[in-house]
Amino acid sequence: MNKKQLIIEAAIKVFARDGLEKGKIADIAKEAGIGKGTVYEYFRSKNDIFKVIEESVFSDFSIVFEELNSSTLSPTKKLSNLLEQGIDMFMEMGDVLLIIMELWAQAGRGHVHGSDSSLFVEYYDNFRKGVESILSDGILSGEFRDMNKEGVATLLLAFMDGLGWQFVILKDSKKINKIKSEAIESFMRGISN
Amino acid sequence: MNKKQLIIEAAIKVFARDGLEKGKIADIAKEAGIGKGTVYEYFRSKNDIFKVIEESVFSDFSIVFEELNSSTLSPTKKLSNLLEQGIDMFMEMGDVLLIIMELWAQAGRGHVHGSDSSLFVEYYDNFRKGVESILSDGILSGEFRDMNKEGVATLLLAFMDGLGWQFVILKDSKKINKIKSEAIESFMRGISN
DNA sequence: ATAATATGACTGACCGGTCGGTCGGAATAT
DNA sequence: ATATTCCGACCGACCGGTCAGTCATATTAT
Repeated sequence: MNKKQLIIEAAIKVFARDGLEKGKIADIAKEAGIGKGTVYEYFRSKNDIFKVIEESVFSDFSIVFEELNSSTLSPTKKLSNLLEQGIDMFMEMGDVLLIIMELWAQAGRGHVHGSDSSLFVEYYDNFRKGVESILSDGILSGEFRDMNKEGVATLLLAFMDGLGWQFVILKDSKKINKIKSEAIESFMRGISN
Repeated sequence: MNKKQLIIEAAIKVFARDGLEKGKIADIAKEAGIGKGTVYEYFRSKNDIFKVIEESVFSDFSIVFEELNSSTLSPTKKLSNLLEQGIDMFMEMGDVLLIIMELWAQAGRGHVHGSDSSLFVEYYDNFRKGVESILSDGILSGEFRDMNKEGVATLLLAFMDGLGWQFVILKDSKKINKIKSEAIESFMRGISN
């Protein structure tokens, strides 16, 4: 079995439970059933582990997004599916959201694991551009009203993130599912023609 | 001059810059121009400082919210003002958002500064209820479509938070202002009748 | 004079990262 | 076949730096 992956999974568990700073390498090792030194055979440092977790989360998102974006669905369908699947992904992530939240705060602080540019900024720009192009298509086809595309794209991202954060506190999946459908309904109404 | 307040302001500056864990008491003291020991004359512990910051943020929000909610404006006006003012507050908070984000993650983790119930849960429930009652009024008056009130109320909170988090990364107030008006427009359309 | 307040040197717990050493198994020699 | 050498994954004791919180002393206020 791939030990690097094993360590990452243990790390996610530990960081989600204890936080990025309080989560100890020793505990990650214990969780993975290996010695502490072994962790350092696979990762240079604690920050390195953060980075790998961050990348894996975003790559999951990107895959779903690219797949959807390159489909032949109508703009309306594309966007509502994006919301639906995005929210589902957040819900499935569970405690990983807590890690993302902390990483995000780090990104906002501008000194992310040593380097100064953040994956967050990069990926979000990318998502935003993708959403904007769907909006353009929808405006052309007459499905969507005319609008400030960048604003609405940001709004869509904000919606998804915000719901994710609400879930962090609510932790009630029945309630959340009702909220989800209402959210999608409201958003689509807000931009439809 | 109130030294407690002085310390809180210094603490906010330091925590926003360095994060809750990495932010040092010694730096807070230096920032406030006092000795480290003096901090402990006014606060029992680092966690105690967190708690006070959290309370002060929420109480600011509550004041704005209560004032607006008890006004005689129409439901439509109430909600759009709430969005407008809420977003403005987020923007003014600047780096304080980073602190809130970390506190939120702590809250989600469920062991917030020792105690197990979180101010976040409490306050959000409160806001949600307030928004739900505005929505009820608006549905009765025919301004809003019929809807799952709890869902839309959650959505509104998610929306505001989500925009706040986007700002954390965007940091471009001109762009943000355009986004803000488009966001409010879209949201209000989404629930209007 | 003495109470109240301020201070920063000090302490001890904590933890990320290191490094010398172990050990099972693979490769090679006999 | 089996003895010998080699390899590198694995380990955890240890080190060095850090920092929250304490406390004996100093300063200021009454």
